[in-house]
Amino acid sequence: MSIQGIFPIDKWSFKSESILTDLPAADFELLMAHKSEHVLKKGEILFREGAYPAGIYYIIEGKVKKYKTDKTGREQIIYVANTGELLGYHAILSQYHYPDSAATLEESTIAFIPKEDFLLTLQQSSILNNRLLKTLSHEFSVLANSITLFAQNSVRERLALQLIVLREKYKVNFEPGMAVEINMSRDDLASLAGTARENVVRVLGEFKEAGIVETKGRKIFITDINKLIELANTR
Amino acid sequence: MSIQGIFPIDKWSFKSESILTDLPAADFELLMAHKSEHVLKKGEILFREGAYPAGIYYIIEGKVKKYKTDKTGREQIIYVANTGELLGYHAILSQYHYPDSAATLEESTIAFIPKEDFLLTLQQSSILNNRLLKTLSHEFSVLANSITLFAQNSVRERLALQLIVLREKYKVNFEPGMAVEINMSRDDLASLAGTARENVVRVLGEFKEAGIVETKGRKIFITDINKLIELANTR
DNA sequence: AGCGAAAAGTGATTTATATCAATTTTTTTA
DNA sequence: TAAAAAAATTGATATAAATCACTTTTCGCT
Repeated sequence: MSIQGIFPIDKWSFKSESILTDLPAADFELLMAHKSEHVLKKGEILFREGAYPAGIYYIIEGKVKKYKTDKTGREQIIYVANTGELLGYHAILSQYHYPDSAATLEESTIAFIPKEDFLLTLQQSSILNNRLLKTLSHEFSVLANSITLFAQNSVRERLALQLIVLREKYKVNFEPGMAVEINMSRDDLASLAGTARENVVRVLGEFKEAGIVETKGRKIFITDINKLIELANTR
Repeated sequence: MSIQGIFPIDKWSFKSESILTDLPAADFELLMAHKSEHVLKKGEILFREGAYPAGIYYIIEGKVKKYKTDKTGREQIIYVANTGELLGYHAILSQYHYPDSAATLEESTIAFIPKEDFLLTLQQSSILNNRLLKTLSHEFSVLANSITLFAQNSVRERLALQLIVLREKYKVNFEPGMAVEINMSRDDLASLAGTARENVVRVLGEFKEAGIVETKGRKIFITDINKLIELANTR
């Protein structure tokens, strides 16, 4: 069951369960045979749009933004990936370059898995194969929802929705009724909502006024998730 | 090579080659074993968002819009599929309902393939399997591009881009220098560009003024593709 | 702890686009 | 082929959001 039992959070998030959860031990070991682990500081880049892939990445712990940069340098965040998610497989599977860039949003522990091991495991493991088909198909629906969101909803609605989604990702040791702390720069929030930083600040101001969020420096505390769901207003 | 040798049309289109092109005969026959063919009139619905899938669809001939409808009834077209493309597999692979609706944009001949045959062929055919992984990964990059388009580009740029993409889809017996005829309602064009019908008419007016398009009733003739590419201005 | 840089926030203004209310043209069908 | 219906177009107006210029606050660092 999703937030308050009513909001369909999986419409907006790739991850229902990790692709690798409960993968048969043999498959898992094959995949991880030559992995390397790295601790990346906040803001470090895993891969860049347009580059050719050498492997895939597994988020052992942390958060990573997937984004595109336009000709003027403006960033558009496509998705925020969390602990347990796999990154960079689209480029390998499409036999093309990375469609987007990826950078850490906080200090993160990342495993790098060489392309060869990924492709070999994919050949061996029909479970991994099927999970990928399922995940990619689900991703389609998430991105289709995002397109509709950007094409048809106001900045206020978009920001409200992204805060709802982020809240799930920033939950730790959550108790019902507890405020969730979202620690993300206004710039990233703007890029996620497809607007300018100033507008994020202003809308966030409205939300404070309405008793929906509190802020302390850059940190945002979601105090009234239900009002936020009302505002997001996306079916 | 893409338009004028420079515009990366595959950034905006799922189809490079059909998933089914040159599929080994045995696999193809297994897949098509119980297919049924149907001629659908313009505007007929293949499937509806939220419904559970009974099979997949193959466009033998024609054009189909994939779209989502919001709570107010407003349509957002996600993608225009053309002859040779497969539809409806996301729902089956994600083991969930259809993420979008599909309706014909013109009279079309559609083959319906039962779910069981699709899944069986998928099990048997590693080629089909790999093609689907590749196609889905490519779709990811196309949708990510769309998100950026809607989040960061003006109505003029979005419409210019969609016209470029549509031009490829509406090409028949094309000779260099020839104007391509796009036959689509202003409402659908608006839904594709994420704006209101009136704005499409106005921007189209500008394009006519600039000698980029001509119109005759609802039909649009693209006469200067290069200017359109300049206007679309998307890297 | 205090300095400097980076990030957040504010206010004023401009601009793009949505919306409303008609009219005209095109297409359909009786 | 005329009438009716649907679609396209036009103009006026309202509104949301982008942009600019600037101030204040926060945070990382030596």
